[in-house]
This record gives sequence, structure tokens and C-alpha cells, in this order.
Amino acid sequence: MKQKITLKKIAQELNVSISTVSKALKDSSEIGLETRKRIKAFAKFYNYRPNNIALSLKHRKTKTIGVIIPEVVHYFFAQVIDGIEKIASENGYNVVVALSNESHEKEVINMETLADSLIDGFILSLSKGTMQSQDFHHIDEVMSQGMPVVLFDRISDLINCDKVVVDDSQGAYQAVNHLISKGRKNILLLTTQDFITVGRLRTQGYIKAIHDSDLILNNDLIIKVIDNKNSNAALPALESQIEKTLTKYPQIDAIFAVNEIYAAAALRVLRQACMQVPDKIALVCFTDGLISKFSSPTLTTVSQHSEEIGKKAAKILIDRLSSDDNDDPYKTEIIHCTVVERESS
Amino acid sequence: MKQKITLKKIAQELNVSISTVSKALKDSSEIGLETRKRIKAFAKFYNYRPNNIALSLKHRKTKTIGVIIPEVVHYFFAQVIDGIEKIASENGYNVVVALSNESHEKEVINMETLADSLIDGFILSLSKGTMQSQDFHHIDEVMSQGMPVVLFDRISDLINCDKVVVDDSQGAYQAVNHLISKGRKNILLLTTQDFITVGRLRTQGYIKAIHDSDLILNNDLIIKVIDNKNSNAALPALESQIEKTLTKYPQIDAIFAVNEIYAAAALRVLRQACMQVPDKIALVCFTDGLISKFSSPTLTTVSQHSEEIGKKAAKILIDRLSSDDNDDPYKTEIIHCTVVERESS
DNA sequence: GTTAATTACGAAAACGTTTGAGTGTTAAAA
DNA sequence: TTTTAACACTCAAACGTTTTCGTAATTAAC
Repeated sequence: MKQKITLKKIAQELNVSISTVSKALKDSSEIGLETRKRIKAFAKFYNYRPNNIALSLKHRKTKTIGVIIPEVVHYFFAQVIDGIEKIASENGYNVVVALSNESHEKEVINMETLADSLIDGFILSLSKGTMQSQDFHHIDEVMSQGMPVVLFDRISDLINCDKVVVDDSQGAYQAVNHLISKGRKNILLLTTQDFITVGRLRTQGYIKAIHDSDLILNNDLIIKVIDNKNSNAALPALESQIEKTLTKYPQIDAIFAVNEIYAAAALRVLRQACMQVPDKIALVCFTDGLISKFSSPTLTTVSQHSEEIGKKAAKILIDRLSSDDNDDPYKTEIIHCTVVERESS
Repeated sequence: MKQKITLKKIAQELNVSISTVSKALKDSSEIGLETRKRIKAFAKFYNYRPNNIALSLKHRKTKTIGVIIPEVVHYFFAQVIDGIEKIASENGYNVVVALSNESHEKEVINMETLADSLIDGFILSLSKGTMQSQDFHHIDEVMSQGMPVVLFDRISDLINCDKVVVDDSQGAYQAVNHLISKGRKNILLLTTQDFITVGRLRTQGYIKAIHDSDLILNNDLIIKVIDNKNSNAALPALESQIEKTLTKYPQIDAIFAVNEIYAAAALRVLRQACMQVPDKIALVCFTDGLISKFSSPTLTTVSQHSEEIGKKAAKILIDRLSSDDNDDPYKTEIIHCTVVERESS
């Protein structure tokens, strides 16, 4: 096993001091040209690479940023990571990813572990557990230690830090408007319960679009799905609920779902009921992910530009890390959604 | 800004030496009970947490494992990460993820950066670039420095290390057998070109299943997709090819696709041709991902147990990291696929 | 021939921790 | 009374760097 070579070993071999080696490798004019050459040649030959841990200890920074997300197995989050990683590696930063699995406990533990001098700053999206408990002490804690935090997507107004958010309400508004512009008048909404912020905002966008178009808001056309992560009974329940509503309100000519999963459920129901999409019923949903791209028919979606979100978040964090006077005010970057039109509308 | 508290500061405040503090916090019997209590109370009050960087430097290990994958935005890899993360966090390890984006260059750079004392070992899946170049010097390099490497999914026989692989050929065999057991006799295969290892193996499984069932192998029923990452012309081309083949061979009663994307393409063609799935044509594909779960109809798939792969890989790596005599032979763990039956067959 | 400046390097502290080897005090054993 | 042992600590080195300050040797200036 080839041992890693260190400054010390080079110094010993070449009969000079450690400082001389360090300086020579940095091409310092303090060291004679000959010695410099000799040391550099030797270091190159043995493929010397400085020990990052030692550097981190010395400089009190690690050049890595910690990302905590509820889950990776999720197109949106995966794309955000992609964006973060791009900007990070462009700026010489590493990315360490931790998963909270939607649990407040695990989010806290992860934050604490990473905060123990392993990273310089955080990018995170709150777990459902944290959203429900409204307990943000772990975030305040790391921030009070001078570690910058950038929140994205799942945020809270109670936390004072940089944020990158999607304009969910505007996205939903656009999507519903898109449907209305296609002549649809009775639009079924599949959304989450109100304590999920993004669901609530999207519902608001839906309502606003209905109002602004002088259509009549019918609360029966709003299905708030009871989404219990641990049970897979949610989907069949949703499907039967959709079916019932469609039967009760045959005038429904469009469906807007706040995520792909709900849209997929709707698609199943429509297919079984032999209702043509988009001829009879148009379908639009949030999140421009794989399901939308590859279902038949392909789905018109609201794209949140997830990669952009990651890039923005990383940029903000790195900016803050590299500016010495970090007393500039926190900012909230709003990413606007765009509608990607496909076959289903 | 609250400064992080260190052993040194505690020592100063309490007028004891640093070593006393260190030992007291570890409950060493070397230190008097009273002092121990006093120090622990103080440390707790100021929320003392040891500096991991310093510990890493001291112990020459970082308790983090590096994962390099071609892309996160991919259900399979995301699930593998999920598995790795689970085992890692159970064992007190952190996970840092780097993306190679299928590029050999980036894979090498990432490995070098992470190898600079940031991590204890690697789990990786080779990028397409590396597969094509067959250049594995970067892996040999880190291994010769005593850093264990576990390869998964995209591996090479030329690299001597621990591996976790999917039995692609057996998976395909099972899938095709499943179709045959349902009475299907003319099975169209949608596969990749042969230089993609997994595609080749799955093709082999298909051929073997056909042979073993005394069906006749018709090479016209094997479509090898020319998949050019950079162009999105591939999919429409594939669709028209599927259509032509279906017209030419109306006896086709099943399709086996080596990935979800190809299956989605097939589904589109079938839907446009109004061919009922599975009544007229059954459809089975590899990769038990989102598309299969949420398409209509839902797709029967070959599950590779991706999370299991991640768990296994992490387990092997951690085992090797924690055993002092790491001269036990390298092993290759083979994960068997299972068929997940859904509506499409 | 003394002083000053330049060159080329080395010593040592610092980052935060662990740990084996010392050290001084007290109390028990010989 | 001396020796030993236990106790309760402290010292100092080590991990691999960077960086400030110091200093010998040589050269240049006066």
C-alpha cells in the first residue's frame, strides 16, 4: 500500500524544512529557484496532494456545502441537487447530501452532524415533520454560529435567512388560465391539504384564476387529498373520489393536479372511464417530471425550473461564504413557473 | 455571532488543562468525579460539540463515504443513494455525493478531490465516458493508497475490487419467461446497442428465454435503439420503428423493453394504434421506476432492487473500513431481479 | 572595514483534538 | 519513618498544513 506523501516526508527526503517545502510548492520567491525546482520535481514525482483535512482545520473552512432534502427519489429534488452540484463544482466546492426522509428528528440530527465543522453552509428544504412541528431551533442554532443557510421550496416565514422559492400561486394561476384559454370552464382541482404550503399556494392560484375569469368557484370541484405517506391506500381512495366527482359533475372539462402523482391517478380514472384526453377532458399538472414526459398522452405541466432553483441557491450561499462582510440583508429569490404545453391540453 | 466553543476555551474558563477537559468529557476515571461533573455541566451549557475536522486529522479517517454516480436525476441511482444513506447513517457515516455526468474527466476530477482526505472510501458506478475509454487509472490510484472502492451496476472486470451487480441477464430471462407463461409467443425486444453492457446482458437473457422455450428467435423482432444522449430525435425514431415492426409482424403479442423509456415509447405507439394492453399486446420492461408505477396501464417490470444494491454496497464498504486486516479477498455480490406484475401483462 | 541590505532558508505557533507519559499530593502499607 | 500506591491532574507530542518572524550567509554600499 502506497502511503500518502506529506510535506514532512518531502522535507525529510530532501533535507530541508517543512516550511521550505510548503513555500516552494507555492512558488514563493522566498525560496531559491534551484531548491524550488528540486522540490517541485520531487513532489510531482510522488504525486503530492495536500491534505484537505489539515487545510480545513487551518483555515476553518471546508469548501463543502451541505444539502439536506426530504428525499432524493424525487425528480424535483434530484434536479435541484443537480443544479447545486453544478455551481458548487464550478466554484471548487464539494456537496454533501443528507436525507431527512421527511422526519424532523432526522433533519435535526443531520444538521447537527454536518454542522460539526464538516461544512461551511447549508442548503435545505424543510421536512414535513419540521413543517408540522414549526420547530426551527436547529436552524437558528447553526445560523447563530455564523453558518449561512439557504432555504428552498419548503420554507417558513419564521426563519430569517436567504430563500429561493417557487411562485407556486402564480404557476397554478398560469396553468388554470391556460386551461381557461382553451375554452375549459369547469376545472376540477386535485390538491393537498392546506398545511402543505405548496399545495395551499397552488390552490390559491387556482382560485384566483377562476375569479379573474369570472367563472364560478365550486368548492365541490376542489379535492383535498389526505396524503398519508405510510399508506398506499391514498391513491385508490383518490381515484374513487375523482370518479365520483366526475359522475356527479359531468360538465367537468378539465383537471388541474398539484403534482404528477395526482395527475397519474386522474389519468387512470379517465382511461377506465374511456374519457378522451384532451378531447373530453384536458389535464394539466404541477412538476415537470418524468411521469409527465413519458405518460400517454404526455402531460402539459407547470415547470418549476428545479435545476435553476438549485443553481440560484448555491450561488447565494457561495456568495455569502465568500464575502467577508456578511451583514448584507437576507434576500428571497422568486423563481417563476412556466407552462410546458404537451398533448394533454 | 456565537462562537463555537472548543476544549481550549472550556479549559481556560474552568482553569484546568485541555487534557483534563477532554478526558472529563469522555468520563475517564483519571479525572475526579467533581471536576468531571463541573466540566460536563459547563460543556453542556455551552453546547460543546467536538470539531470533526480536528478528529479526522487526528484519526486519519473522516467517517464519510464518497459516492460518485453518473446522474442523480435517475430513479435507479436515486434509490441506490437512498440505500447507501440508510446504512451509512446507521453506522455513523456521512455520505458525500458527486456527479460525473457520464464524463470520464469529471469522474476523475471528482475522485481526486474526494480522495484528498475528505473521505474514507468510495462507492461508484462508472460513467459512460469511463466505460468507453476503459481508462481506470484513477481507480487504481485511490486503491493503491489504501482507500477501498466498491463498484456497482456499471462495473468492469478489469478493476479488482468489491462489486455489487445486478443479474441483468437473469432478470431479462425471467421477464421474458413471464410473458411466455402468459401464452405470448412473439415477443418484440426493445434494447440498446451492444456496447452498453446492461443492454447486451438483457438481450442475452431474452435470447436464452426464447431458446429455452423452444420458440423461434426472429432477429427482426430485436430493435437495437441508437440512443444519442444529446438528441431527442431518438424517441420519435424509435416510435416509428416500433410501429413499422408491429405492422409488418401483426402476430406480435408482447413487447419487452430494457428500460422504462422504451416502454413508454411503445405504450404511445400502442395507444395511437388503439391496441389494447395487455389484451392485444402485453408489455414488460426493466427498471421498476416511477413511469411504470404511474403510467396507465401500470407496467409489469423487472425490479433491480436498487435500494438493496445501495445497502449492500454500503455494507461491504463499511465492513472493509472497520476491519483492520483488509486483506480478505474481494467479493462480488449479485443481486437477483424479480418481476413485479402489474396491469400490462 | 564597518554597516546595511538582500537572499535563502528554518523555527515555531496555530488550527482542535487525543493520549501516553509524567508529576505532585495524599493516604495506606511496610 | 520510609516506601508504595492511588488519585487527580498536567505536559507535550502528534495529525498536516500555513505563515510570521527570525537569522545566518553573502553581497553591496559607504
